[in-house]
Amino acid sequence: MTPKGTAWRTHRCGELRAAHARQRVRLGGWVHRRRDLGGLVFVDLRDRAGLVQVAFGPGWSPPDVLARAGGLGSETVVVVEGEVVARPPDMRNSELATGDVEVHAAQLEILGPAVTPAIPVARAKGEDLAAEELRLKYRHLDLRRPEMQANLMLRHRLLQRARETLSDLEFLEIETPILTKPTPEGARDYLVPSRLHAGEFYALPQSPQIYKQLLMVCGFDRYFQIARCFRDEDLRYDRQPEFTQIDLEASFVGQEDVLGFVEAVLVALWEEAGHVIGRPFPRLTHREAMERYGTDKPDQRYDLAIADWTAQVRPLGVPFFQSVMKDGSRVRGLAVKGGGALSRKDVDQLAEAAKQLGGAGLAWVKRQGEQISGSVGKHFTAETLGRLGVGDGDAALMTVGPDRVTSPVLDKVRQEVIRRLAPRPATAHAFCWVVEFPLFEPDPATGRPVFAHHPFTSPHPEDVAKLEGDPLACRALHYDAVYNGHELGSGSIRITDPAVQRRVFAHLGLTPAEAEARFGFLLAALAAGAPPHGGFAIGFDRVTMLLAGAASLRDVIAFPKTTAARALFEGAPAPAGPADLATLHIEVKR
RNA sequence: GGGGCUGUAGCUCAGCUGGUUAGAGUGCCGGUCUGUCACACCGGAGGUCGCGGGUUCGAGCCCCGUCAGCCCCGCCA
Repeated sequence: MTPKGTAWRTHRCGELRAAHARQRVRLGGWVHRRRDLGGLVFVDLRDRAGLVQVAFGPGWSPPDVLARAGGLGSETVVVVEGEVVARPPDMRNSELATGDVEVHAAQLEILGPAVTPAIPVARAKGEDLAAEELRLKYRHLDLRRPEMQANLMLRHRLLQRARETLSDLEFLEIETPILTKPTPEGARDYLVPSRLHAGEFYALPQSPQIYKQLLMVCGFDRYFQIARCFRDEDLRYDRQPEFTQIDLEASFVGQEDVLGFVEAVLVALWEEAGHVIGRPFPRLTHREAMERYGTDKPDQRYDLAIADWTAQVRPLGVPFFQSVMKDGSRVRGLAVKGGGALSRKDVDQLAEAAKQLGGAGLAWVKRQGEQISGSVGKHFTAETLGRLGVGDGDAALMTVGPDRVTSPVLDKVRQEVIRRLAPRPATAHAFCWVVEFPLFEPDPATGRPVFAHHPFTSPHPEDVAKLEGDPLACRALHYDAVYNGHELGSGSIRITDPAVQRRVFAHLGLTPAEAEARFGFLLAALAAGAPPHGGFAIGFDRVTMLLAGAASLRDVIAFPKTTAARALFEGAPAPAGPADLATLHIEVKR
């Protein structure tokens, strides 16, 4: 018996190799597929390690075993005992890791008969997956599929690697409460009614933010947690109502220290998935990111960057630009190498996408030899285009307006151009840091400055003076990790001066009394001797999704919610009975 | 909260301009078969066309509403 052997089995199905030949083994697993040739029966037996072919034949299987093997239904759990046999060369199956051997079964026990599965586990080549609704409803079957098993096994390895990496860096894993206190700002909280205190509620944590800061004040120095977080907001393919963060915080650190810790973790995670990543990651400021890519999470696998062409274009007197050019408006665009390959239909669809984002539309010029065409082509010469970096066979895509409008438009156009032209990426793994985020952003409705991050983020020390007079120009010690256009996580250096923290709460519109009621415990802690500290949170589900090549978070979470935040398998949420509600002092309005 | 796509056999899908008895593959059931590996072959069962209403001589198909899943916008400090 190998170390993996148990009361029921000696090996896992998927681990058998030519070296096991002539060994007597017992295997437990699920009937993946059966091929009944009459006198011979083949069963592909599956467990988490993979598939192995079990052969039943008159030469080695008693008649009753052979007969029962012919009647095995899909997904039945069986234990077989028999000899591992090397297959003759012409009977090997190179598509199977175990394909050089098969097990000649002498015994067969049916341990878990199975009804016909509602959705297939064994899928024919080229057969589509069952509808996602059904995969979620019959999750016990969907998770048996080798692809899902591989995703969750990768997730396990990544978790262990994160723990190991942070432990080696002397981070302490400390758990924080799940039943916690509602927060006044940010995402909607999931609330849990209190039985003992009528009308009072716990909240599930949106993140362990305040607790980890308290742990720094307590002197734990370096903390991490694989933390479950909850936010009651609408969902996307990459957003679940409960999700997992690799949460960390450290004391006596500056921004450089935190970025170093996070790089160490990310490099280790990517290595675990088989990718070699260089350090340090390149940096760009939030301002640069918005200028060159129109987004705070640029996909830097591709060189294509946004340029400001206002000065070059102004003298040309192009009506499309002229009409919109006023204070604060700029002409910005993309010089697309090989953009001549974009069809008229492509360009029209790009322009349509631009309009849907509220842009003025998209002006375009194509250069093909001496031929210059496009919506504003007649205003451009080859020489002008050359100065914009638009060569033979290239195209220029431009828009005009205030940055607030043109940045998202050009971000979208850039992504679409990349998708359509599918240029070879400069690198497969483009990590970067986006630093110097603004502390405030204008409220889209009122224009008033509102906090761009949580209210514990420290202002940039050079900008503290602007806090009152020019808040929108005030930078924060806040940073994001970005990978191939995905935000992997964010962090900041925190406020440790209770006076500064009170001023920030005042900015949020909290009166001193309200600030005291909601965050008094934090203010008290900060006043009790707080070390400088900062931290980060990595979106672990998203990292796993990207490393697994999965299409959505749902494929790397064992039991996820639908986009309507329902759990189809177990049927949550569900109504509560009148007795439960009474105990919780709750009356439900319908 | 708003927009889009999808919903037909257990599963994946087709179903023309509204027209007779709604099809295919797979799975399932029965049968033949000793080297298959998506086994092959023969036969069979299997349908609330998501749900409700409407238009029409007639609705899987058109209209209205609704439910569910997915994607997007808002939202996610």
